[in-house]
Amino acid sequence: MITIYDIAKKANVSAMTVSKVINQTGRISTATRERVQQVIDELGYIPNSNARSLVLQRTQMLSLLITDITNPFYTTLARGAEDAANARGYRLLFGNSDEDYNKEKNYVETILSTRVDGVLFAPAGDRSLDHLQQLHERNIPFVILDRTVPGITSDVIAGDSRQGALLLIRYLTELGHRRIALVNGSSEVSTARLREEGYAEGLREAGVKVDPKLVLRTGYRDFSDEAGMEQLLTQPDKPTAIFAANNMLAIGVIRLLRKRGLRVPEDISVVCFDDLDLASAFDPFLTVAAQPAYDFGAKGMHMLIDRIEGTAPTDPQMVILPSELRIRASATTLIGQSKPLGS
Amino acid sequence: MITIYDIAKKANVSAMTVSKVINQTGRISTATRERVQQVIDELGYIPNSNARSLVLQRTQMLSLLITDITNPFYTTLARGAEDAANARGYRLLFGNSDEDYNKEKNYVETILSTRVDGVLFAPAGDRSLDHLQQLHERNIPFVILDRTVPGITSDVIAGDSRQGALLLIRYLTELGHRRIALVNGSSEVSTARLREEGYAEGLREAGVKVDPKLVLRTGYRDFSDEAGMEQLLTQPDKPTAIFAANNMLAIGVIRLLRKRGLRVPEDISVVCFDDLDLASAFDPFLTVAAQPAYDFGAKGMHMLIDRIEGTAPTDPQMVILPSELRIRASATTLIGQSKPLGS
DNA sequence: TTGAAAGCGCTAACAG
DNA sequence: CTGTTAGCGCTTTCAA
Repeated sequence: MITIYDIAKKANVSAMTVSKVINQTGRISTATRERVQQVIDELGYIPNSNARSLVLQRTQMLSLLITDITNPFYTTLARGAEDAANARGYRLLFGNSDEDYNKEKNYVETILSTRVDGVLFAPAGDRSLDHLQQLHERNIPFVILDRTVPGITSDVIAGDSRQGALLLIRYLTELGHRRIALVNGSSEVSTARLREEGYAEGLREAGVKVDPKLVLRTGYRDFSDEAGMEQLLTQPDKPTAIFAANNMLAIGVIRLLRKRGLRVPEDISVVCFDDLDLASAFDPFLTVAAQPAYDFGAKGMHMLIDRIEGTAPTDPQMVILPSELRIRASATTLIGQSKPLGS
Repeated sequence: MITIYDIAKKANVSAMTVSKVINQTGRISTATRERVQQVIDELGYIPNSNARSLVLQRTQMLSLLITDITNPFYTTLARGAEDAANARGYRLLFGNSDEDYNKEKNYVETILSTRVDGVLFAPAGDRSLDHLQQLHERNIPFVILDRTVPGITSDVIAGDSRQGALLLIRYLTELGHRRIALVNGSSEVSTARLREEGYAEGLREAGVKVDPKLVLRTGYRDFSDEAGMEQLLTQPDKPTAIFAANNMLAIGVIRLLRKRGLRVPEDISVVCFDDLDLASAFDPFLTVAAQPAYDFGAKGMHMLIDRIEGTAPTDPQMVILPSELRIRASATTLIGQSKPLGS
């Protein structure tokens, strides 16, 4: 391994001088600077960031923790975060918790033990509280992303889940739907609660009572609850539309509908939260409430770096980004549904 | 910051003893072990991995570098890699080069300066050679993923691009297509070259000569070359089918076709390499040569860890995974194409 | 403008 | 079974 001493020796200076050249601190004569720089280039020397961070207590490295690396919402967000980090001179490393508190815990340990400068943190759910408190206790700056966690006060950037859900339900009720099922994430996740609130409010506006039998609560990932869907679809007064609380749920829902021989939207309408970037790109099928995923990442990252660099306001900031209704083909009027389910 | 000395003092032992408890090395009486462990738990002590890696020259941390975090092939691969890493007791951090040599260079620097134990490396292209050589010089074990790089010998796990392309072209020629366009990635990328070989071979088998005017070479990401598509589609003897060399290109192609008012497959057939996991899940539309993305990650990670732990064969290993033709709706017979483009 | 000494938090080697 | 010493690669302080 090439160390700063190798460079120093070869350039006939002390290690300290080399350090000054690398970090552009202190005064150095142009002559020595150039000589040292040349040796550095020649040997391809790269400082050991472990040694450096040990003394500096800084790494110039940031972490982004997301909850589902296969979800396009998070990957687009990751791009935004990375672009912003690079623009401000930080390196970014990603972690993926897969909506799993245990994996999340491991990442928090990694973060804590590597002393990154800050974390953009999409919590798995309310039980992420412990993890966030740990970060707080160790003075690792963080910005919470996408989901809030009761009990913790910090910078937050999130979407307006309530409003997005409301837009979708309003749209469905305007199409004439009254029996609208909700396939939701876990109640332990703030966005799931808020989307359910928006759902309830949308129904209320239309004078429809929430029917608990039309609400299925599961996880935001890997939906394949056939029994649950069976129950939803085989009750006396069947739903004519389904609101899936995120894109991954929508995929599961549609898959299970297909499996039962039901067509979307001819037999039943489906809408969801979050867009499916790639799928929607060439096949604008799903009607969705889309969130500005890239901005989540970019703005969240700027908030984080502002916080780290001390340029943020003292008080915790909360930024809420709106969703946008994108009307496509997966939901239609009751009349458009050739064969109402209830018949 | 809580250090090993804080623990030592509180438990009335030396730092060395704490270290032994943490790392389960050396002999320690059960009594002291328990006492120390209790203090560790109580204070929530987490060792500083920078300090540790400085002396150990190991981090128990691995890197995965992918070239497009929004491409489902890579995100599914990432899951496989992560699962395998965790199963073997390593932590994994992700990097994303966005098919950009410059970003890739930054990640290599990060890798080099943080001294991770190894890297699963999907190169941006042939010019990644420098970066890989740097890793090699510094003795950072790596496995090359998905794409080979001329000039470097190492463990490799890749798909059979040639065979996959051949399957697709055979399928198209069996449907009766003769004028098949290729929208390919950059010639600087091994998979693009191999897919073009498979394309050429498929045409040869069918007695069709490759027409350079039907080949468009671009990048694997963000395809939106309207002028190129225009040229492809407006020549005298128009193509009746397009082979997109990866999923992202297929999306761009279909988008541009739509923009020109062309329907797929009614007006023109489209097939591509790599599946679109989410999109295909509920809308099995694109006919593709799918690669076992999860296995790429999982097997590649095992190769890497075997190499790190010295349990791999001395000689570099090369694993080639086959692709699988998934016939869906985006390509059809010429007769099925209601209005041949040439008419 | 340059360098010597000390120490960041940890562990290997050895001594007790 | 436990502790002392030294040093991993780097930078801060302060003296030259």
